Amino acid sequence: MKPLDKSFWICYYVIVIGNDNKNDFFVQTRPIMKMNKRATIKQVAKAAGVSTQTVSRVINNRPDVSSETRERIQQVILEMDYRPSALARSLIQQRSFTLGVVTAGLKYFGPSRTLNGITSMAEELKYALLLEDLPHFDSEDIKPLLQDLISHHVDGIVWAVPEVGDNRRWVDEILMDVPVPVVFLTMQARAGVSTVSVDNYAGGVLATRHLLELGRRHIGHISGPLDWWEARQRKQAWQETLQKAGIRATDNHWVEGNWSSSSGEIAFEQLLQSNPEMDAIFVANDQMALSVLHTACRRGLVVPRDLAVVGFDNFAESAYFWPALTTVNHNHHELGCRAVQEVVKQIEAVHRNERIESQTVLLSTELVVRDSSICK
Amino acid sequence: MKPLDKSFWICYYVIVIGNDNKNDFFVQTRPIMKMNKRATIKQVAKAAGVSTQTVSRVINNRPDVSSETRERIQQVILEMDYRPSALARSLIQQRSFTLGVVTAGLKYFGPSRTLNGITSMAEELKYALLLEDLPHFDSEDIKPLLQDLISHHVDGIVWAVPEVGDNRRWVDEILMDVPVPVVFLTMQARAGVSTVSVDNYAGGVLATRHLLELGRRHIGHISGPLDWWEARQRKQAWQETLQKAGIRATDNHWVEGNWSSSSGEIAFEQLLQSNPEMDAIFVANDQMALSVLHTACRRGLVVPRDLAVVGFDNFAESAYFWPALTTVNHNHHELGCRAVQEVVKQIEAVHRNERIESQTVLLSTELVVRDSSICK
DNA sequence: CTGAAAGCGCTAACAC
DNA sequence: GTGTTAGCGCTTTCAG
Repeated sequence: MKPLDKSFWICYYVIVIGNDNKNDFFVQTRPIMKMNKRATIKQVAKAAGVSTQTVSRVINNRPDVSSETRERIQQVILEMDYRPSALARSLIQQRSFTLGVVTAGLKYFGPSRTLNGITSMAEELKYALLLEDLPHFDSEDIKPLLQDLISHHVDGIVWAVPEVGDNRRWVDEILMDVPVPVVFLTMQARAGVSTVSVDNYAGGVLATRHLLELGRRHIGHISGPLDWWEARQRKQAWQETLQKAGIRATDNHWVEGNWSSSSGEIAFEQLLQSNPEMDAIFVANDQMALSVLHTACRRGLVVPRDLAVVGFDNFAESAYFWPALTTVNHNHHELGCRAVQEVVKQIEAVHRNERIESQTVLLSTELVVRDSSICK
Repeated sequence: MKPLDKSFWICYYVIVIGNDNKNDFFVQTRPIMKMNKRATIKQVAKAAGVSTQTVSRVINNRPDVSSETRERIQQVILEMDYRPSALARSLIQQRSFTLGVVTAGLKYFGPSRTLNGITSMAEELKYALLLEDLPHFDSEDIKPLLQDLISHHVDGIVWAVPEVGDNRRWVDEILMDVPVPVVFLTMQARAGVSTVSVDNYAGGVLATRHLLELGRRHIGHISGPLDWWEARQRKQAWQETLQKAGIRATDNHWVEGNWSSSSGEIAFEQLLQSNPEMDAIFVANDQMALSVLHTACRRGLVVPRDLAVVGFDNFAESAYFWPALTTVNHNHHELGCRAVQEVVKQIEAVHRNERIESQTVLLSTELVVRDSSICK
């Protein structure tokens, strides 16, 4: 038997379909063929009867090819379904048009929306994305990860991991060894580092002021875990806004949660004990606010009459909580977009041998007033 | 002035910090230096006084190097912070250890959890991930996208876009031209195609049977958009389960939503009109179920006494709806993991010149009973 | 055990 | 306009 043409491989497919709750299944095989090889520039050149250089010129839209040759080559390219190898190009051009993206907690609402912003802007700017998702926010040794990205020749890095604990400790030591621009999301501004963050402090002020303006004077707070920079910002805004209004915010008036609905429930119960006069509460995210609404309802408290509730994040379902949740809106998508824009700007600058300037961007927030704070 | 050493570039960083709601900002500049170049195998070889091949042997843990030479080279590698170029390796080895991942609707709950599963399994199996996110579920021309992935030499592709409309129309025409294994998520089984999906039909049966067992006889349904395969499966399960129980499910008994909470509200209002006897409802996802709870509450209906509600997806907040939502749980994370395992299995097989077999995997679901269906 | 030569797919720099 | 040469960073083959 003649050996198979190496450019094809034959596959036999087996289908196994389980029926629900039974062990029945049926099997079906069918051979199908797959082309095994991408076309190379050499093959195209040979087929068109020119040198690889000329093909390269056509691919890159260089002017110095006769229109006759160009057309012939383009024809061949179409026929052979040829696409130049991005890898080989990256090697020779010392530019990959690829961004490394490092995320954490992709399963949560915020990070994935941010990633969505990153993908859309990267697509727009024609950059490919190499994705790494950290298993924990407070990651151990990030050096191997950085080296991995660099070994893939990424042109820049978007560090889309929020600042938690001292998970930025490596920045000062290692960042200067990273040979490409890096932009950080959601972290405290630092000299010499580009960051893009939401203005959590301003958002916290909006929320707290809103409750003050409604005449509430016993305003509690459920914070996020305080090793999160964002949680500290929101809490600080609550505290300082109350102080400016001449109201003391003591330790009886707030409890630390961990962002989850279940932690919100526990925190709220605690707060009801320590601060029975409480007539309003600013909760550091909508998930926890949801369980506050839930628990209040169960306890016979009427929101907002007995307790006004304001959340943070404005996640898609908040408008359908019962009652609909007043919350602070901010734009995760925009966050990702801006980060990509910034890192690409720096890449371009480096490429033109210009010096680059780091920028700290703070995105604004807005209050979305719904039924959980205003009595109808 | 002496020209700068080409292996360094100097950057001046400018920090701009906006104060909330004021136009104040301050600027700070500081020059910092970044190393410009990754070390190459050549430089390592030179520094260690050996040839590049010997370094290569050390990198790849080949046995045939004297332990003396090996140690010296490893020392140099550490000092120079050298990592081999994944690009160059991919080129020569004709293997990139990179998977192309195509998603859609990353901003939604399900797809991002699935991506999380993909990242964690890819990490475990030491594959890098090239991410593309489609702006729409029902995508126009996917050929350029596939070509783009192939031009990046991905070893396999995970198509994590749910089957919507005829967005699988290209499969029969184009798939055999794709020179690497492809695994599809969330789609109807087809001959010759590997798929991994959740058993939506079985889940729908669980939900409907549960309501029947509670003695409900007027069970409505709010479906997802019926151009979605998943939505059709869930609806069909509802319909057929009722029929098997001797109950007719006519067009008065269901309305089509679009997965969003707002569509769920509208659909529910409609259903209340067309089917006033309704004493239970199976809603095709938790978001829409949320607005059903919300609307029922507003209308003075008591859940579950007047209306038992079952959702689908078990998203993290469902336990904190009011009342807590009974729903069908399935594992988005697992979905991503299985897809990566499957595609890597096929890649390995191709690499060993074995024939590969396609498999249809259906992940099971389970009912999570909470307060929205069972009267206490 | 180690090194020299060739080449993965492509493009920059130069020739003609 | 077009082809030739060299080389991006690495590994494979083969010679010593």
